[in-house]
Amino acid sequence: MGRVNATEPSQPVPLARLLAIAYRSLVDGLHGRLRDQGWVDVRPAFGFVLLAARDQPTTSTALATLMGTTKQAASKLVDSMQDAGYVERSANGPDGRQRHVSLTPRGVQLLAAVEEIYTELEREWASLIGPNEVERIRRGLTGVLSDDHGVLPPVRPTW
Amino acid sequence: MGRVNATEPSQPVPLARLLAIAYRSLVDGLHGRLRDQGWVDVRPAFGFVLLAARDQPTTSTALATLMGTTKQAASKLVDSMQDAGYVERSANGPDGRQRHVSLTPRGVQLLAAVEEIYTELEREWASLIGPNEVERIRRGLTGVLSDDHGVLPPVRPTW
DNA sequence: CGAAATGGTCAATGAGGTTGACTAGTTGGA
DNA sequence: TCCAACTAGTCAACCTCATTGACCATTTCG
Repeated sequence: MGRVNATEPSQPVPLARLLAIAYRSLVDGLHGRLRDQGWVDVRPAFGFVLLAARDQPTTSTALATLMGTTKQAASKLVDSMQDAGYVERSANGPDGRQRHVSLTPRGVQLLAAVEEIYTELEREWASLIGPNEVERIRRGLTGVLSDDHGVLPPVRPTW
Repeated sequence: MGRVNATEPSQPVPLARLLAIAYRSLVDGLHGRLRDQGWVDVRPAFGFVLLAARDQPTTSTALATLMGTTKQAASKLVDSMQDAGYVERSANGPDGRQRHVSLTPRGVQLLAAVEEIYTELEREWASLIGPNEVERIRRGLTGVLSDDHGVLPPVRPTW
């Protein structure tokens, strides 16, 4: 995937490499700062659940679909987050088979912390390359990733 | 991490989300096309080893450092690639403790296929949002990720 | 009404990582 | 020159987090 040293202009750095480093940089930054704030048991996968349950309860099956894993894996993830106090399984939904997964107050706090830290990290990027460049990257990636209706696909974990 | 639906302009889509989707899109595209070409036992981690051993032999310890894993994990990865026929462990290097890891002809072929597919995928992106936008993304990300000497950090796997 | 499908969980299993220990070789200070 | 400390690499055991196939309860739909 191309040269390590970006000053060697013979071949551009492949996007896959840049995207991997960039994503990893943001996620490492996120988790470093979460730890600094005292959030010590947060797995990367928790972010997906927090977002999915942000506005209304979600379910194991919905999480499995969102994350591209098995229902069992999603259920175990919810178990871990319930044990850590970020979500709770509540009464059944309209479908008697469903078990709703909702954020606890602590889960809402974690979600807020995650979103705030990402905003900080983006500001730092903007201070390095300029806010116009950051917005350009955002628009460019959104343009290439959205479907014909302008909807982004669900993000599947990459760990 | 922001709204799924990009048409809701109240809040920009977070870069972490876009980067995750973008990276995943490229890696899935890569592995899909590798499978189409008959490469059926390629793990994402193989790409790191292929690149590391591209121009000269590498070692388990170098791979561990590059990938941010333990020496044992790197050694196991090399074992897997050796079993699959992509690398071979050769005679000791200048340090008698070192075991060199070199690409086999099949490994060289795989590396060539990987680089060609990434080039194709980038061309497709360029046809969606324009080559200038692709280069802008490349420059922007390189700018934000390089250190003061213009050198990118090693990419640590994100799976 | 009931077969088929679905939501969710159970237990077992597997992939791929880490840990601590170990051997063989290298380094560098006394 | 010697040898303690360090390093390269591997071993075996273990852990995390996923998948698989089975199962139960509920819903769907012909």
